[in-house]
Amino acid sequence: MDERGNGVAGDAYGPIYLRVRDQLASQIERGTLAPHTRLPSERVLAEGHHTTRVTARLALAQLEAEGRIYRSNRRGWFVSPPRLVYNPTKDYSFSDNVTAQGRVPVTETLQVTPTEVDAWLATMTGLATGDPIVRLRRRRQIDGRPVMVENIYLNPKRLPGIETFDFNRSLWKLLREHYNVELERKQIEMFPTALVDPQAEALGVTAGTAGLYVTRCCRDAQDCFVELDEEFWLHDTLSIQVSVG
Amino acid sequence: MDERGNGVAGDAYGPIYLRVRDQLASQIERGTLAPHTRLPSERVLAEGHHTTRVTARLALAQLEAEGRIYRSNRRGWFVSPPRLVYNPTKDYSFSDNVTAQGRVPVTETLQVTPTEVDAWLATMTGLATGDPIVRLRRRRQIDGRPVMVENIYLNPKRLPGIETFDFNRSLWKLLREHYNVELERKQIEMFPTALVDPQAEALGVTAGTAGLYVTRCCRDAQDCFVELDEEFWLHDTLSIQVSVG
DNA sequence: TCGTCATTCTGGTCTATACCAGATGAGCGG
DNA sequence: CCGCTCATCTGGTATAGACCAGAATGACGA
Repeated sequence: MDERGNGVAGDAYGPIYLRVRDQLASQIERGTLAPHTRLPSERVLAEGHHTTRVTARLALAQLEAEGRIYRSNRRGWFVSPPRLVYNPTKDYSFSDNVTAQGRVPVTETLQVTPTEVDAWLATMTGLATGDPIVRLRRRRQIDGRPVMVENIYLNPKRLPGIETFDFNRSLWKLLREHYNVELERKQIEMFPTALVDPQAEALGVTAGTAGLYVTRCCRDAQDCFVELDEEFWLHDTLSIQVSVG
Repeated sequence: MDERGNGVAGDAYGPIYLRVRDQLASQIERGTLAPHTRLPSERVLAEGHHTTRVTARLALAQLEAEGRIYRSNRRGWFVSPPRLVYNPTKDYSFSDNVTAQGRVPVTETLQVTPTEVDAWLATMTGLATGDPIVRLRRRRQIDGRPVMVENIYLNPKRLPGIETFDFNRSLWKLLREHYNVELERKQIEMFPTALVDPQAEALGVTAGTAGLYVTRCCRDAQDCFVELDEEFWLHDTLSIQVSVG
């Protein structure tokens, strides 16, 4: 607050960065700062609170961890939009789901590669090491912001000719309509983690940004492996919702 | 690396803090640093890499975000143990689950309070605002580390006398054995977020630590509200696994 | 009109240092 | 042997700068 010259925390309230955080948080809650609005720059925030950039960044990191704000490479900090509701047990289209929630989806296919089953894929899929498999890498956006990259592994034995299709549309519709696949068994795993090198770069965020890892292994009614999906989400973009019974 | 006197990143490798991160990460992966081992102090790490504490802390924050290390109040940084596998759709006992994975569980009841349904509870449970409800707050530990706090709201109409029981044992066993409740419908929601005030304090971590919020609303076969559960997990402690079909 | 370029703004990384507050452990007195 | 005190260690918070690299903008020239 003043030039005390020491590192003591602020007055009765506690640490300065928590005050900065709460001030911004209440502005976001009140709607003074609407989703996708740019926050004042770190330097302006610091000056406004008579403190330094380091402290301002602490406050911003807190809000980022809470999922209230996000950063865009070197452009600034922005208010996060509401989380996308997502049910990984259902096989509906990403685009339909996003659209139904009043948002604008974009899907980009980054890569389609025929490859071979490695040790990890073998344990996940039950296929043998060295078996052929098709790897598909896609990026998904909501309202123009990249929010997820995924690696999809498709079983070419079960899905002959799969590598020739247009992957910018719904994969599940393709499976159902072209291959008459009804996915029966799904094994889903997910946990929070940081996004590192290839994923962070694909999403245009710095390494270490908080993310949610979701993987899903799908089989048909005959228990034949169809598809394995690895999704890397920005942690603030989704709310997982599942119902049972 | 040397006294360049400027803020430029390290040589071909990239930022210094990423190198520190990777060095520690590989030690963890190789097992040189076993779970629950204390890392060298920030000051030692900084000196060892000819850099400052601020930079060392950047590296540590990265590893923390990845879930590889955790911090204990002012005691130091420690290597994270493997994640607990957890299936929120099943109603098994926390203790049984933890024990089955070779870990040691502890449950502490922090608070049992008869209270009233507020607006949020009303929308979640379907009860009316002002209805009586029993609030139970517990903390759970794995291997001596607090990893989760939860707020449980119990319907006293469906579970008469519930507030008199010992809540340090399995709640679900209690429901099944004493009240003959079979939980049928569950609505589960979860998303990553930061742990803030009451939860962070209960877990002994600093505000803003990454967490996973899980909520679960359970009803019996007659669709009568039984129990609402709000869980706040440290983000590095669990791996959610669900299977369908 | 359109592409180029320099300026300016942003966050990203970094140095060097300081004091605070809680945790720890050694040592001392009972 | 136990309990208390105190020095020491830890991370937590903070100051006050610095340069780098990418994004955005507006002026300028083709």
